[in-house]
Amino acid sequence: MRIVFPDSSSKEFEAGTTGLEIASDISRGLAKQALLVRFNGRLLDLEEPLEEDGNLEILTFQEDEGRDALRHSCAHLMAGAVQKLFPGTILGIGPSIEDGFYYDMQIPDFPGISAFEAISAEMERQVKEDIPFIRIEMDCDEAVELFRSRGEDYKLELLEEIRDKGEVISVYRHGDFVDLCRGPHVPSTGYLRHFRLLSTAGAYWRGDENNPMLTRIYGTVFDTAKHLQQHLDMLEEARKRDHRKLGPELGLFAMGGDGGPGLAYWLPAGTVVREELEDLWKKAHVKAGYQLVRTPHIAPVELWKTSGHNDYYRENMYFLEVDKGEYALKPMNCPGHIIIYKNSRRSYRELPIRLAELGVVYRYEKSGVLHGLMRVRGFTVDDGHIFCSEDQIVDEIKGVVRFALYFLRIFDFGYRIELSMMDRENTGKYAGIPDEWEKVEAALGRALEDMGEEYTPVPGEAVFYGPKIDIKLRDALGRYWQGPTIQFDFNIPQRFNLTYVGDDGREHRVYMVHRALFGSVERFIGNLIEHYAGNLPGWLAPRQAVILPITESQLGRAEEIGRIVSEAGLRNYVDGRSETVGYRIREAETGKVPYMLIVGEREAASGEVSLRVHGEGDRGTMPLEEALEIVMAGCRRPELPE
RNA sequence: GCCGAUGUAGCUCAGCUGGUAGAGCAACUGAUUCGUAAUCAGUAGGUCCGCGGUUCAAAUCCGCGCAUCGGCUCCA
Repeated sequence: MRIVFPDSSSKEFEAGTTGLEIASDISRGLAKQALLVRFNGRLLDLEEPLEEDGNLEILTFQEDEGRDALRHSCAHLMAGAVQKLFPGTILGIGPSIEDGFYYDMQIPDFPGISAFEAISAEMERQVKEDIPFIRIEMDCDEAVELFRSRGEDYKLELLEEIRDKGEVISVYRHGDFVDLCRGPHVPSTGYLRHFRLLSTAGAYWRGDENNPMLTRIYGTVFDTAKHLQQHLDMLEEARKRDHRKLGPELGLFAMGGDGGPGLAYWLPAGTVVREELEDLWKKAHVKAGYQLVRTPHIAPVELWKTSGHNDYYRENMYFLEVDKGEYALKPMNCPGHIIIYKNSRRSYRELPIRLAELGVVYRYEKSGVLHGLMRVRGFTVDDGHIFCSEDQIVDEIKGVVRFALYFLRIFDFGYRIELSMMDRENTGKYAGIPDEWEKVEAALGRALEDMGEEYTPVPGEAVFYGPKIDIKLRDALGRYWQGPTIQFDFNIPQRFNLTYVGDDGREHRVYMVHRALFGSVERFIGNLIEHYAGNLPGWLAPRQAVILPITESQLGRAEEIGRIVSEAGLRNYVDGRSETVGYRIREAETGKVPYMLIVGEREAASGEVSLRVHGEGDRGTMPLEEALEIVMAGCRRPELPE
């Protein structure tokens, strides 16, 4: 048979040769790295005999498929170890995931993470034994028989669903362990040397709250000890950057305790950060043609009935009684902005109308989902609503995308754009008419294409009221976060009968776009803290410079410098405590103050300072003006857009 | 809300099988006047998350709450 390789070279092999043998034929190194193959588009085990001509790709840990196979195999290894140590364990599912794998199991008397040591030891033993993973194909009835005899009720449930598809059933066995599995797998447990069990959690069978909860064990596995270590280091780095630790440590905000769960209290230093950020936001919005507005925190429940929130968002809302009438705390800003839109009769000449507000909203979130600043019960949406006519849509969308990217660039975030569209199979659940959707989805796509931005269309991901563009931001550790979102709304303009008078003198339905660039100011600051590991850019730093007299004799000069620095518009303080210079420098470093101006006897006499930059170290002695230039440049506020 | 873990001084943590709470850092006071990431000494600081129970005796054992963390679910 003739085998064609990805570089389109080809070679003749005897029929029945396996992928592994072919890899060995190419090079020893490749044979060692090979985990599985793609043959004529199908993923196969390395030891599967190839019987016909075809295109062959040998996959290693470098490829997604290789990582998946390794991780999925390790999930089997782990589940096998658990079943051995905890007889009576029933298997759920155990897929590979980004960065690792998990397995959901019903484990009798599972003691929690204290069992990790024993499970790992058993896994290691099986790695040493180098037990082969064996693929066995059978028909559905045989498989049912097999799993029934093993008491694997969940597998039986899965089999009933596969049955209809009429596919060949495959199971994989290693030692005593058997699992229903499409494969492919790596050849043997010996490939799984570099694993680590990470955490355990509860997970509902098939993700359904009404089903029993299984024990999920997370782990990861890599091809080399080095890669495993790098990953563990990355997790450690993420842990160190955790905004829930850094935020309170740097005096930015306080949460929990008497303040109530899911509510952030901004300390003076954190408030400086917010004010700077919000100040830039406001100025940039005014420049981008938005009008700033303000709306109250509570509104009569009738408003929420009109908007529909009272029906479909009720379980997330807080209600209160006012003069025997019912009010609700606002979970969103849009109805408020609509009241402003409707305050006067709108003409096509006014459009587009762009309203923006840093609006504080309150949403009831289940206690288990709260997470630092990322998921809270009260937060500030940097909300904006654009009211426009149909022919303005593309330009408006472009404007918002450009505006969103302006903010991401300021903070050196990477990004990825997703376009969420309706599910064409199920148009009934959406507001508006399918034709309008098509039109707007096309307009959103066109706007992105015109701008030269790549995006991933995600059919079926749209919310019921309209298609949307989501920009995920990528931080310094390569993690993705919810970023700017631009959502079309076919529903609300209709509910509130939002119109404008066209040049034909008739009323037209206005198009409406919701957009948020930070999403939530709180969450965005949480992202910034983790992205910068707490070392915020100079313009956001709560304390931009500290002036350190070496001894008490320079205290007067230090205070004089402090005044000069303040006049230059920089936030600074003098640390003249009777501690050693080393101590005070250390404190400024750990407090992440970007600049230190040190003045000793020599500098005081010559009008100089010694400049030290956070994270960089001593920059030497220089005239005060020169140092001030450097500090001012490092603390300069970003340019406004355009 | 659900599963699991955790909760001791402002922070990080010790406290063995029940016998009545400790360290380092921080804070405060004093001394020290110092040249680029921790000067020395002293003082003070605790409802051992809360409530209830078992016990002669509970930080420790049991129950119920609460909060936090890891997930699940949810996410207009």
